[in-house]
Amino acid sequence: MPELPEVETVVRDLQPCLTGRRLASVRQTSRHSLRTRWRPAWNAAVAGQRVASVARRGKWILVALENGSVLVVHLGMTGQLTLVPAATALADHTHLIFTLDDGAEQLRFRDIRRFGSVTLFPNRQTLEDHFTAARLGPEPFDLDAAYWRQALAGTKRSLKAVLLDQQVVAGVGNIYADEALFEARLHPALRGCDLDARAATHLRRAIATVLRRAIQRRGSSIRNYVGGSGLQGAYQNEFRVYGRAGEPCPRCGAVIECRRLAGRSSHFCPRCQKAISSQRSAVSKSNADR
DNA sequence: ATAGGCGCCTGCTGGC
DNA sequence: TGCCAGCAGGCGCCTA
Repeated sequence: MPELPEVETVVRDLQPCLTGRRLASVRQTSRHSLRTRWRPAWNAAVAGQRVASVARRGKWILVALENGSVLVVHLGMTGQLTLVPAATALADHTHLIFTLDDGAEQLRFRDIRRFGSVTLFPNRQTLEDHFTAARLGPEPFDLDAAYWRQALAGTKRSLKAVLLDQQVVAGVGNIYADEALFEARLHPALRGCDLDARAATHLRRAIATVLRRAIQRRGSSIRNYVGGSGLQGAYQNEFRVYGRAGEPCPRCGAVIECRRLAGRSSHFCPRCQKAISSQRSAVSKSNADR
């Protein structure tokens, strides 16, 4: 479920509350074989450690411990990482419970669909190696202009596919890809190589704009998402195109469409997210298969 | 290089 | 009311 703004919200919620606290113990509360790569042996490695920092890289939450190891959490589609009073009733699908120093609070990992994961990296280097091996792309807020132009110019994939590719830019998912393309007035079926430098810049800025707005609203809560404090987000109320198929475009009034693209549902305005000359082929083609 | 499909899971919605 | 297909914000793997 969660994309960059949701993960960022979790991190901002947890960072002030968790930093400096000691993880007294870890308990596995689900008998499911977790896709979560948590291993029982890690309990001993984590227990008694203080939290040095809480940060984010792409859609990954990084909880660094004072001994140098890093707890890495991915929320998948339905993951939740929340800090709650220990007396809080245990929600179903809770998989891991970290009890904090005084025992009064717990950090809980809950994941209904179990697409998420929790992994312990023994040190910074192994974590960096992991991201390098996965070729995780740069953060969207400091995209180098030349890098971005080249990333687009060098591919024939659709813009939608490029935005979803974590190796190109880390943190954008289906919702914010659609919202960013609307913001930039670019059709999701355009190919990367169809964009001139100006359009590429528009898109780069649109991504940052949309993500910043969403972070200000604590992300989007569509089904299960909540922040680190358990609060929901509010950006779902401000979607321009995502989930609005059949409704009028907020910019031009045309009917918003939803089509399958890059294997995902893609929402866009067929009028104001148009092709620029050289993209005509891509768009007329996608219009033709209606 | 790229598209498309599947699988991993559970839960909700809409159509009949 | 009940059943069932289809769908959901992620990602890795496979094939063509």
